[in-house]
Amino acid sequence: MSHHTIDYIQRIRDSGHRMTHQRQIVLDAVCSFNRHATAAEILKRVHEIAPAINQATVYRTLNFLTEIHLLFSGTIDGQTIYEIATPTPHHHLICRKCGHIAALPDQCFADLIQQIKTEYQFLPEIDHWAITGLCADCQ
Amino acid sequence: MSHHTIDYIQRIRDSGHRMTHQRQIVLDAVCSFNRHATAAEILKRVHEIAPAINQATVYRTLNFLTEIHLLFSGTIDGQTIYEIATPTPHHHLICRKCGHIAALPDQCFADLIQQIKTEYQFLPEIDHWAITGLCADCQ
DNA sequence: CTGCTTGCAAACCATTTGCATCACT
DNA sequence: AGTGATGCAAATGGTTTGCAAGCAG
Repeated sequence: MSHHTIDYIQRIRDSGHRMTHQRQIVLDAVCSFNRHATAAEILKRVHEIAPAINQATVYRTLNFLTEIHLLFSGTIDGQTIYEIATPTPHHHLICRKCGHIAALPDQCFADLIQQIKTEYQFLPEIDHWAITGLCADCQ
Repeated sequence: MSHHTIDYIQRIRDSGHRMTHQRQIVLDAVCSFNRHATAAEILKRVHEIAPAINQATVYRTLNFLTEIHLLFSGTIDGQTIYEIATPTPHHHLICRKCGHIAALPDQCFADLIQQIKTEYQFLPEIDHWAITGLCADCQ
């Protein structure tokens, strides 16, 4: 498990909400992927761990955890994905053949962002991008 | 209308399919936006033009036109969007406040793509990106 | 105790599908 | 005339919601 339980409990309480078994298990499930995961994947993982948790609760919890910024939520190929929020944004290179995922540091976008700012007077908000393509092994 | 009807009829016939009123109207509707549009937006526009066209037909037609590459289809914020396919890819800057959309030439990504290729041995396929943020007027 | 959370089941809503009919080539 | 396309209505599937019961603080 890649998160420190106590921090998250505090974050939830500080936001004026309660810590519950269900929220703990959903958090554990999200972290267990060590990558972003779709709602369906998380739902499946949760049910493997605790079949009694209702699916409505999982959806509600994912929305809730995203609202208080414990999770980051984005969109890839029409699917909503979730992952543990990190202090600095990072992005992903996803191989469309083998599914391999690599991280891409935020800094790679610095020049592009600068160009968009100066040439287009547009302030881009690039929080989490997934770039699909072919990894080294699959080209 | 930004497309030349005759070309599209030929493209549809060449692909071994038939040209119909419905397909013409869906194409017109997609073009009428002069930008990408969601299935829901296109459906609404089609029904303004020709209320008799069934929604199943619109969905089927959008999928069909995408399959024969007359339309480009992508994903923005969990919604499938469509637009007329263009020979060279282009991208969009979308203001999250006023909704204004500006085009971003493919060439802006050249350096980023090069860096990803050389540093990560990853071959990105950047077909159509929507970058959200704030336009000059809304900052 | 208080009211936030959950489980349950039903509702929702965009999209898809089966089938009979229609109409393009 | 033949078969691909359409209209219709029902099915589908992921997600959301209303409500009563449960439990954290």
